[in-house]
Amino acid sequence: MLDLRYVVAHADEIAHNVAHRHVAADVPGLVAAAEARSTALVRLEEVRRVANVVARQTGKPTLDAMALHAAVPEFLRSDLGMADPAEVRPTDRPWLVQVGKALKAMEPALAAEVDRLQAAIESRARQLPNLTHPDVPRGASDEDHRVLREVGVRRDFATEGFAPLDHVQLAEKLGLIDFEAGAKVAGQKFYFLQRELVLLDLALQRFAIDLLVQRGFTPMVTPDLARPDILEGIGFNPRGSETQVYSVAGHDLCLVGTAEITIGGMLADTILEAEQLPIRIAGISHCFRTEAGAAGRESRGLYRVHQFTKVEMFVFCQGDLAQSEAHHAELVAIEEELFTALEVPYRVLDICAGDLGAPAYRKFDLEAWMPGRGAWGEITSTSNCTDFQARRLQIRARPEPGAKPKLVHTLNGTAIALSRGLIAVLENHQQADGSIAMPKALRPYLPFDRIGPRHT
RNA sequence: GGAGAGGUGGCCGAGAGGCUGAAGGCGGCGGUUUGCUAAACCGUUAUAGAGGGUAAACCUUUAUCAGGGGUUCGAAUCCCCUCCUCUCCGCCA
Repeated sequence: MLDLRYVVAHADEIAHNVAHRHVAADVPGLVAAAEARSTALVRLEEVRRVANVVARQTGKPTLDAMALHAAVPEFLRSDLGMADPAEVRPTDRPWLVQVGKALKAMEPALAAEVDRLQAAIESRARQLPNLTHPDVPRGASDEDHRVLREVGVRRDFATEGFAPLDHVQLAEKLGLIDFEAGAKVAGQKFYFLQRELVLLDLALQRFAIDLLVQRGFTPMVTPDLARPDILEGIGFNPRGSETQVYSVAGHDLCLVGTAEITIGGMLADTILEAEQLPIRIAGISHCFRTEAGAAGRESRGLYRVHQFTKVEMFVFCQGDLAQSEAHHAELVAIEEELFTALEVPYRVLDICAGDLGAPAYRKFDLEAWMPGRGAWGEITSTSNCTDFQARRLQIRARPEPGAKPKLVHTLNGTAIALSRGLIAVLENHQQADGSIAMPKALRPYLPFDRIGPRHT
C-alpha cells in the first residue's frame, strides 16, 4: 500500500506510474474521494465535539450561557435551538438532554458519509502498485525484461553425443517422481518425490540454509498457513476467482504461497529499535498455489505444481533506499552464488514494469538453462518492496534511539525452490548413461555422488 | 474437541456510568544534588487522524482501555456477538 497523502500530493506521478506498470487504477477518483472525505470528516468531528461539550455540561455544568453558545459552531446553532445566546439554558438538564439527543441524531448520516468515502478511497488505493525504480525496463511482456548477464557454460549435448532428456523423462527412468500417485491422492500437479531425489531435495535445503546462516541469516521453519489479513498486507489477494491462494474451509486461514507471507507477517504491528536491524531470515516452508488460469501453460512435470518446498530469504531493513538497494544486490548475489555452486548455467533479468507485481519496486529473476526444454526457466525471484508491505503491516523502526519510528523496507528472494531447483540440477547434470551426477557442492550432504544409472 | 481464567498505556496494575487518555508503580527522558557511579528529589513521558500555524515549536480537536454492535445526553465501566491469549483434560506427531 502507498502513503495516501503522498498519492494525493503527487497524483500525476502516481498516474504515470500506474500506466507504466500496465495496471488499471482510478487515480483522479481517489484524489476526489480523499478531498471529499476531508470535508466530511471535519463536519463529523465538529458534531462530536459539541456532543462531548453538551454531555459534560449535562453531568456537571461548568459553562455559562455565553460560553456554551460560543462552543457551538454557526452551522449547528439553529438546528439545536441556540441561534441566540438568550435561548441557551446551561443548567437546564432536560433541555441539555434534548440538545444531546438532537446531536446524536445527526451523527449517523455524517459518519456513514465518511465511511462511504473512506471505502471508496481504500478500494482505489488497493489497486495502486508500488512506485518503480527508475532503471526498471518499460513494457509488460517477457521480451521486455532486461538481461543483465549470463553466467556459466551451457553444455553442448551434440558434441557429447546424446540428446538431453527432460526431468520428467529422467525421473521416470530412475523412478524418482510418481506423478500418477500424486494425481490419485490430491489431483493433477501433485507428486511424490522418491528415493535419491528425496535426499537431493533435503541436501539442497541444507546447502542453501548453511550458506545463508554464514551470511548472517537466521534460519526458521515457518507456518504453512496464515490469516487472510496477513496475506493482504504482503500484497496477496486471498479471495476472488483469480486467486492463487487456497483457503481452508471452515477456518479463517489460507495455505501460504511462500514463506514471504509468514515471515513478513511475524513482525506486523511492531516498532523495532535501530540496533535490531537489519533482520535477515532464511525460512523454510511449503508453498501452495492454485495456479488458477495457468492451465496448460508450461505445466509439464515439476515446473508448475500446486505444492513445493522453498527456502526463502527475507530482509527487514531501515526505510532507506540506499540500504534496501544494497540488500537487494546482495540477495541476487546470493542466488547467483548458489546456482554457480550447483553448476547450473543461468541468466539474470531485470524484470519489466508491467510484470513486477504490486508490492515490488524492483525485481530480479534468475532463469536457469533447462536442457530438457531447451529454454530458460525462472528459478528464483527477488524483490525490493520498499515500504509497500510495511505500511499495511505496520512494521516500523526507529532510525536512531529515541527517534520517531519510520516504516521499514522489506525484501524477499528465493534461495531455492524445490521444484524448479530440482529440474535445473537433474537436467543439467544428466549423463550419457542415463545417470545424474551430483554437483560437488552437494557432496557433503549426500551419501552418493550420482543417481543411477539403473539397469533393469 | 471439552472445561475454566483472562485481554486496560513500553511493562506491571487500579478503576465498576459523568472534569478518567485513564490512579499507583516500574521503565524511559530532562533536571537538581554529587569528585564519579549509585541513591534521593523535582519535572516529564501513548498512538493515529483532522483543523490552524510559512515551518520546527506550538494551539485546538476527533478517535482509541482486544474487535464489532447495542443501551444512554454521557461507557474502560452496563448488555450482546466475535476474536485472541493462557491453564487443565482428552486426542495426536
